[in-house]
Parts: sequence; structure tokens; C-alpha cells
Amino acid sequence: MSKTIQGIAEHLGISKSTVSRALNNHADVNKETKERVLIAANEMNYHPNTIAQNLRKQKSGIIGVIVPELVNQFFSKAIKGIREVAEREGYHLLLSHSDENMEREIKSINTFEKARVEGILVSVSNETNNFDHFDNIKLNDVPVVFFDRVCPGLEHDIVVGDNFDISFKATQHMIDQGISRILYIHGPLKLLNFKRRYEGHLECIKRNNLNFNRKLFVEANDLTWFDHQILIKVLKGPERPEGIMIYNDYAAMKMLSLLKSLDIKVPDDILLMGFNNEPFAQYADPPITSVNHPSEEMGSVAAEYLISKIKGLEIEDSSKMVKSELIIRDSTQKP
Amino acid sequence: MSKTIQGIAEHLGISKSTVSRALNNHADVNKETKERVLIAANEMNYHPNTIAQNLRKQKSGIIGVIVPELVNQFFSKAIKGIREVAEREGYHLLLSHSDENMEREIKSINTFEKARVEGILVSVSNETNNFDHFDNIKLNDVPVVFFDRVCPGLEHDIVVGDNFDISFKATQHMIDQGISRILYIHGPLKLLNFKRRYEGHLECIKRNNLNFNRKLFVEANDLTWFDHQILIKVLKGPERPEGIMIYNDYAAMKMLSLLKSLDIKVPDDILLMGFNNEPFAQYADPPITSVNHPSEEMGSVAAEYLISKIKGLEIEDSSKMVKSELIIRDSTQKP
DNA sequence: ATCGTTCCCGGGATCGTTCCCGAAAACAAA
DNA sequence: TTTGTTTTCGGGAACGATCCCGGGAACGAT
Repeated sequence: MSKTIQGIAEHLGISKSTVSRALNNHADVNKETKERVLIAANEMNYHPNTIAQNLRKQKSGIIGVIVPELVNQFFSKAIKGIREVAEREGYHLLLSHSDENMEREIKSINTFEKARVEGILVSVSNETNNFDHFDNIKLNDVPVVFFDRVCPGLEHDIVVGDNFDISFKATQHMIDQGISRILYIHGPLKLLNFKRRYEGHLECIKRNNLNFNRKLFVEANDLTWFDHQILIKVLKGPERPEGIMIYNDYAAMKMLSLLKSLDIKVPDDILLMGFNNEPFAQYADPPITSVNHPSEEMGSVAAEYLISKIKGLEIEDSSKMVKSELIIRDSTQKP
Repeated sequence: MSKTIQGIAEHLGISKSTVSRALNNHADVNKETKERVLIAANEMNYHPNTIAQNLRKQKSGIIGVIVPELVNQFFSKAIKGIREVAEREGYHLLLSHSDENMEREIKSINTFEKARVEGILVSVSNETNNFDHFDNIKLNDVPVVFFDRVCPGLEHDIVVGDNFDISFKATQHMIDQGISRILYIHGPLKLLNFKRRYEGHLECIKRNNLNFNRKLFVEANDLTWFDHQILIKVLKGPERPEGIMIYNDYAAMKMLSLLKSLDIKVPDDILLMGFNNEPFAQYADPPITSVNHPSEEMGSVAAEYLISKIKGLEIEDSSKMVKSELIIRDSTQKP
């Protein structure tokens, strides 16, 4: 006895059309027969064949997701958020990681085309400088929603963090501790997120009528680390900073070691804050103030956005924002 | 012009059967017509409809994956490894996380059934005490491969780390530094991995003819932290340990803070090693010796294993082992 | 001329659904 | 009784691919 609507139909001596209608809660079916069908389906442990349904309905029920890196708190949390929404809405995920490589990104898009995904969620690679592969025309109208890492230009649907605002807020927190010279070590400004944070920082400096000092700005081109010599010069120099804001918590950890080796105490001699609120930040000595991103929320918001686009709903605003949170710990509080 | 084999067939004035044969590199087709078909397919940017293929071939091309937690270095790396193998072999992934919850695990298995996955990879939740839902009979012969977190009992196909060996090795490394009293803080022994490590440690102690001291073993029931008072008593007591092995790097970080507050210096006064080689371990002060697990390899090995089972290949051994690596840093080296 | 082979190809069934269309039955209205 | 309306159902055509089966053409052998 095959577990198909045909099987149920033969078992009950009715036609597969009727079974289908009963199962899909269609109007044109007697209440009594519907009952019989549902009971039989349950008894036979029937599961509709999704593949056949999809073929008939001309849809795949699959959402493609591209992230730059799977092994990353931020993105794995985002995926978690995406997954939960997708599951609830009956979609499956096709997961891909670009490894910050544009070629792989293009390859993933090709895979998505073949798999006939109904929509695409993407956080673009840092190395991507050409965005043709996200072109809707090429993708024959498969909707695309970008999250966190978005394309420059505003013609897309995006979900982003409030980089400007949170950076402003974080800077204000530092200033509120009674300091005015903040060393700001930032990531590459060609990346939108770093740029927005930079702008938020500058704006806060300006609003507080602090004077802009070029020497207090360092770009860490190499995301793993930066030039010690320059740093030591600044940290030991005449205009010694009273606080440091640094682009992520790993860098903050290293900075902590460096400061210790220079016998500069945190927070007594200098304040320090990181970014991204990595789990170990609270275990550092002293615990490091950081910024927590609602990455899971970002994922779920992006997924909901995409699904409503798939369903063809009209969306008022093509750009959504989620709010980050400042996590204040000992490293930015004077004893 | 629809992009189907029928479309190509009409375009070339031949039958869809011939097109299908040409595309699938079948024997019964004229070399010349095959050429024409391939060119036409290319020109029309034809992609075979996977859904239709799957319906006809009665397979889904999907592998189900359950991990306890997505937001976790170990598992996200494993997923990366799985993904790469799966992609190469033409399978898609259906990802699920149990949140260490058996109910969710069962739910995921149900989802997998509906989606008609061809195989399942799973790292079981710590809370799972009943394994019926992984029963092959229920799953009508969908192969299952367990990795890292396996079911107790040996009747399954598993891929695991060399917990016993690496723990032995790590302990030997500590002893080689000239110490004999090692405080061993372990995770719950009802979990197989922790148990194996514990056994490896004990074996090494024994082989080195060191006497077993019950006071040097502490179980951290609460995985986030453990009882400070007991620890301080041990650390300051008469039989003060010369080294500490602790179940993961987060705990090691916290231990580091505790030691500092007690004015015990690492590695001068005491050696310290963690586990799992979290990225921040190298940035700690001092950098912490740890154990690196080849999680990505574990994922790819498990995926390859599963796929060969799906293909019905005979496998000599139902249990595979991948090797971890001891990463020696300053925290276990006397100056 | 007949037969057997080999090489290519088309027809049509099939996978498990959905859904349109028409039709039988039941019932109400004339 | 006849006609119209509603309710309920079955037949069969899709969806896009694979694959079995049978058959025509070409060719050499008899």
C-alpha cells in the first residue's frame, strides 16, 4: 500500500481528486468523506510528497542564504534567526558561505538558480566590488534581501544595524566618564559598517565640542592586528589618550595585553571598549565594555522581510533597522 | 519558449526523449544530434528542473543535519565541513538545531521525514536520554551517522574525536614540565566525551606512577562555572596543585582571573591549560595552552561517511576517529 | 529479395500532486 | 413533471523529467 493520495483513494474507494481536496481543506467535499480521508491519512501515516507538490505548484520552498563566514558568532546567530522564521513559514534553507570571496558568491548564486530558490538572503563579502550577480533581472525576479553587509547604493531591500547611532552612544558613554581624548581604532572605512560607526563617533565628538585630533584615529588595515610601534608612540606620547575604542573584542584583548606590558592600567589609567560583545569579553580582566548586536533578530527580520516579498506583499519601507545595545563593564568605569 | 527538455526538443524538431538522452550522456544518441542538443541547451541557458528529476528518481538530494547549537565554534566549523562535502556531491543541507532539547530533536526528525531526506547527520543533545527517534526502522532505512556526540551503545555509525588519547597526551605534557599534582576540573561525566577524557587523564597519571588524589578532581556540574570557595581552599591548601587542567577555555579564562585575584602567577606559580582552543585563547595573558579539535574535518568525514551509506557502499568500519591537536602556549611552560 | 544487426529515435507511461471541467445526484422552485 | 441550483465527486490534463519499449532506417550477409 503506497502512502500516496492514490493509495488513500483506493483504500477508501474514492478518487484521488477527492482525497486531495479533503487534505487541502477544500470546499467541494462532503464533511463526512473529509473526515474519513483525514482519519485514513492519519492511520496510514501519510505525509504529502513535497517534491511532487513543488513540481505541481512550480515552487521549491527553498530560501538561499549566503554569509561571508559560517564560523562567526554574528552570522551563526543570524542563521539561527533565519532558520526559525523559515521553519515556521515552511521554507527550507540552502546555506552557503563565500569566505569573503566574490567568485564563491557568484558560484553560490548559480547553485541557487539551479535549485530554483524562491528568495535569497545575503550578507555580501568584503571583497565583492561588483554586484551584477545580485541583479534581479538575471535572477528572473527572485527577490533578494541584504542584511548587515549591504551593497552600496539604495535600490535594494536591506536590513542593517544602527551603526551610526550605537557608535554615537558608545562615544557619549566614554565622554560621560569625564574623558576627552579617545583613541579610535577602526576597521577599513571602505566597508559601510565601519564607516557609519566612524561617522557616528565623529558626530558625537563634534556635538560635545571636543576638538578633532587626527592623531587619535588609526585604521587597522590588517583586521588581525596593527602596528605596535605607532601605538606605543601614541600611548606613551604627550597627548596620551584617556580612552580607547577599538573595532572588535579580539583586538581589545590584544590591546589589553599591550597595555599591561606598558604598565598602563585599565580602567585606572585608561578606559577601553571593544565591539561585537564576544562571549569572552565578560571573562577578560577587567571585563570589557562592548556592543551587542541583535544578530539573531537581524536574521529573523531579514527572513520575514524576504518571505513577505516572496508572497508578493507590499512593503512600506525597503530598509529596516535593528538596534544594538551597549554593554557597560568594568573596563570603561573609573573605580 | 520554455526552458525544458520539451522546449529544446521543439526548438530542434526532435523528441524530448532524445534531448534527455543527449543531456545525460546516454549511449543511444547520434554524436551529431547530441552536439546540437548541448549547444542549444547552452544557448537557451537551460537548467534541468531538479524538482522534476527528484520526483522521477524518487529522491530528494537532501541531507538532514542536527546539531545541539548553531552558535558554537565547534559545530559551525563542522557544518562548514559538512557543507563542502555535500555541495561537492550534489546534496543540499537541511539544518536544524536542538538547543540541547530532546523534543526539538524529535521535531527535527519529523521535519526530515516530511522533507524526505536521504540521510541524517546528528550530534545528539546532552539532554537526550531516549534514542528511539533515531531508530532506522521508524525512519524506513534512512541512514544516520552520528558525530562527536554519539549515542551510548555501539550499534550505530559514528565519527568521534580521540578524547582518550588527546587527554592522555595533554596530561603527559603537563607532567613533562616537571609537575605531579594536577588539579583536574572536568565536565559532567555522564557525557561520553568528558568521560573519555577523564579516563585518558587517569590512565596517564597511572602510567607515570603518580598517586591518585581524590581532592584534585572537581566536577563542574554547572557548565558556566563552579564553586569558588572549594577552589580557593584547594588552591591555597597544603597540597597546592602545580597545574590545572580545565574543561574549556572559557572556564580557563575565569580561572585566570581567579588566580590573579589570589596572586598566583601563571605559569610561574602554577600551570594552566584549557580545552577546545577558542580563538581568544591565544590572546589571553598569558596565552593559554589548549586542545584544538579538527571540527571541520569531523564534519567532512561524517558527511562522506553518510553519503557512501546513502549510495549503498559497503564500509569496513562503522566507527571513525579524527585526531585532536595539543596547542602548547605560555600558560604551561615554566619561564 | 530476405533476414538479422546495429544504431537512433519517438511514443507514452510514470513519479505524486493540484486543479479545471464536466457530470451525477440531490433538492428546491416552477 | 420539468427546470434550475447546489453539493459532491471523478476523469484527466498538467508540472518536467526519466526510461522502457518498440520500430524505422541502414547495412551487410545470406
